[in-house]
Amino acid sequence: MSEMTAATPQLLRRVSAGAVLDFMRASGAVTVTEVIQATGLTRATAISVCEDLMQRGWITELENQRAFGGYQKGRPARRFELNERAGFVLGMDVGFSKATVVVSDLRGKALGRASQPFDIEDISAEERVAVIDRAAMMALNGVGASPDAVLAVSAGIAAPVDRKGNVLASQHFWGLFDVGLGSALYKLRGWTVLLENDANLAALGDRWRGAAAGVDDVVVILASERFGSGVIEGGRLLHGSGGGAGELAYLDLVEGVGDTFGIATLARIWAAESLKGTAKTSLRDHAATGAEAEHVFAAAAAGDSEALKILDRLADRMARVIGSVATMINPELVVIGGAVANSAGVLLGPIAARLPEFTATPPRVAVSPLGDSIVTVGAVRRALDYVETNTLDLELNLPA
Amino acid sequence: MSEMTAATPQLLRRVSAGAVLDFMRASGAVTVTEVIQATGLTRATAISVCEDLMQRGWITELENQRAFGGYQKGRPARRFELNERAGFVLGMDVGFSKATVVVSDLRGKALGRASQPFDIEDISAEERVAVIDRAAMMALNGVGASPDAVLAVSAGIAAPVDRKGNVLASQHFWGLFDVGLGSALYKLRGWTVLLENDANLAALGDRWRGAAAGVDDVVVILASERFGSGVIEGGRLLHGSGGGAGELAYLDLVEGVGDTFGIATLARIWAAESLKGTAKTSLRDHAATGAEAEHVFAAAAAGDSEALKILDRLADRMARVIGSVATMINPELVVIGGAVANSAGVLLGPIAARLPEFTATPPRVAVSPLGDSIVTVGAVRRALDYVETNTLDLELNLPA
DNA sequence: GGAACTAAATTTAGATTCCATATAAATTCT
DNA sequence: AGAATTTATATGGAATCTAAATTTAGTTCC
Repeated sequence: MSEMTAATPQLLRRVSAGAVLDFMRASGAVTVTEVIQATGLTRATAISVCEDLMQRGWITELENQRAFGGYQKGRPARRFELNERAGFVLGMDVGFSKATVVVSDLRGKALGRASQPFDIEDISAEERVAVIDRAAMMALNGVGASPDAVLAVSAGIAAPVDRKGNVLASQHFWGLFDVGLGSALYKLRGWTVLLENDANLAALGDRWRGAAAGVDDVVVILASERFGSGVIEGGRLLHGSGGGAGELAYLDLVEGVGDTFGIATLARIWAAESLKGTAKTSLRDHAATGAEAEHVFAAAAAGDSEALKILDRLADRMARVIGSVATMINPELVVIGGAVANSAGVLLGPIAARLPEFTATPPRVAVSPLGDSIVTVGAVRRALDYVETNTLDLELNLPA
Repeated sequence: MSEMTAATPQLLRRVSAGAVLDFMRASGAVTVTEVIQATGLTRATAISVCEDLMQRGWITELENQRAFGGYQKGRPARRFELNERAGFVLGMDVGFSKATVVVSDLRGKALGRASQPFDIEDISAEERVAVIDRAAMMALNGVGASPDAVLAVSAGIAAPVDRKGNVLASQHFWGLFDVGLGSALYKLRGWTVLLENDANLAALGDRWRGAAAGVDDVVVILASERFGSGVIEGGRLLHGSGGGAGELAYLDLVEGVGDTFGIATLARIWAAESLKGTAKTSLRDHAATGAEAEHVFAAAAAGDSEALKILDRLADRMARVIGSVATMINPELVVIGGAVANSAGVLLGPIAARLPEFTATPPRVAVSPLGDSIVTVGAVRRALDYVETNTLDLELNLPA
């Protein structure tokens, strides 16, 4: 508290309004009496705050008040609820080959999405931003939302991003986003853009609507092509001094691991190895194009012994990875996320069985149900977090 | 903000008083005008808050007001300062073989200390608590402080302790502290006892008064006998779900490491190994009793080639340890702490030189100047943190 | 030693925000 | 229609803050 704002009487109103908003976010449509019970404010204050928030556009009053909750005696209560259409947020997943944008309302309901590929291999920063903007505008148009109504944008990229949103540009490609995306979209559309590492957003996403819902200490490992992880400790995302927290490159030195290849990559490699041998295996059906992870999992499910061997190796590898992370971080839960998570469920049992070999504090292990939308879900969450913590400082552009 | 306290007018006074206290903690003796400038309050409010805090005993008014700051025109300003003797805090380091207690004033100045050994090997919990209590009373008596004036106690132990202060009793010995120490000292003396892992306290201690002063992302490795670490990320101590964060047992699986032995232990082992050979080395002077780490460092300083080889191995090992931690956590700084830190300075250069082999984000590396008092310093800091965050809820037992 | 000056403390008035209580309104039940 | 019930509004009072005028304490200068 080095820089102190004076404790003006208005501070009280802020605290009260914040409490009412929090309650409404958690509870849907509520009566004034419910607000009173939840916040400890008196009726006069509660109504005054509600009227205030309504005037500013953040909440709306329901009309058919009696109809709502079934039968009720006495004077009908006024009902208020969060105006989920007070504005929108955008969640972006910016990958190497494409950008995906999700439009969400203020309750976190995904209203629409759009993807745009990056055609050329090494296009300029401006063109890249233009592609992302195009995807965003497509998504907004798809739901009939105006760009003016966008209250916050969060974008996930596969590079370290520090707490302040600075990209650590070790590679040329991502360096472009450092100054580019945020300022460009601000200039062009007036949007507040929050950059974040994709694995970190995955962690936020899975903790919001995935396997880690409500868990305060969780590590989410994006495990498809290369391992990367997002770490939430005590409900807070870790960044480290340069945004590198959750990096798993030390696995190069871990016995029985030796690289940071993900499940899909390893399955592909090991399937190819297996096909070099003479063992009889249904994986040969895919010999021409190369067997993918999904084929390996399918073959294993059908009892193919070569595929089962690969799954065994994958479980061992994952147990070592999770074990080392769990030792250092001691999460309650480790979530395997990314596109491969759907099929990775069969690995959970074998992984859990081996974990005690590699850590004294074995966490629960789960796969994320969010699939490859895990990053956009997290990006939406991040943008909503921004809006929720800054609600009383934001001005809404309401349609007159 | 799920459980909401009503925004009463008293909240304002709390905020104002907290701001004034924060300012005084940071600034020594201050005039009302300075308070006004720092907090943005008006003179009337500032004076009212000061009078309030003085009445409660937290601050005192200086007498010789003009004398203080040299020549000054106009009506002399009233000067207030933190009452550093409003109470005391205790910082404890409870090890296997002894307990050390430090008494500190509210400015963090260490006034006295006392140690007591645990004589017998497996004494009961009651006896152990009694020994700790005896050390505490000795330390208090030594500075003429009453037990009633102790506002908070923090104790570091070599076991995982979660965020809430619960000990994870994997071993019988530490299990005793789980229910024992806190409740016993509360019953006996009325003290609020905060249990914490010793490496975590070391991290707090070094960030307060050591090499990491002011650094927000730092890992402190206690490196003497066995590696253990405390992790501070974004200025906050990490615990993990069961207090196990910072545990380094995964090193068992790391190439070139393979165990969690600390610098002192390894120096001892490797010196013994060296003596089994026929190489000429000054370490033979200590062959009878066994060469200790200090002997190895001394011999190396004198140019002994066997000792230098050991230092080389130590540097390699430390670089691997620090590299893996730095990759996962990405701190700005890694501090080597504990009794061995004094001699470990010569390792810093070699470690830093090797670090880029083992991590893409090499941190600065330093040794802590706090030596083996690093845990008690951290314990004092932890207790002060408690007092500072709870100041306005604490009642002082002032000598009438 | 007293007048003028200066900086700080004190007093007074007014604004904001809250709570508590009493009164009024809207609805259902009898 | 009137009683019962629930909610809304109005009124009074308390706490806290700001702002501005006034008083106080000490310094400087003549």
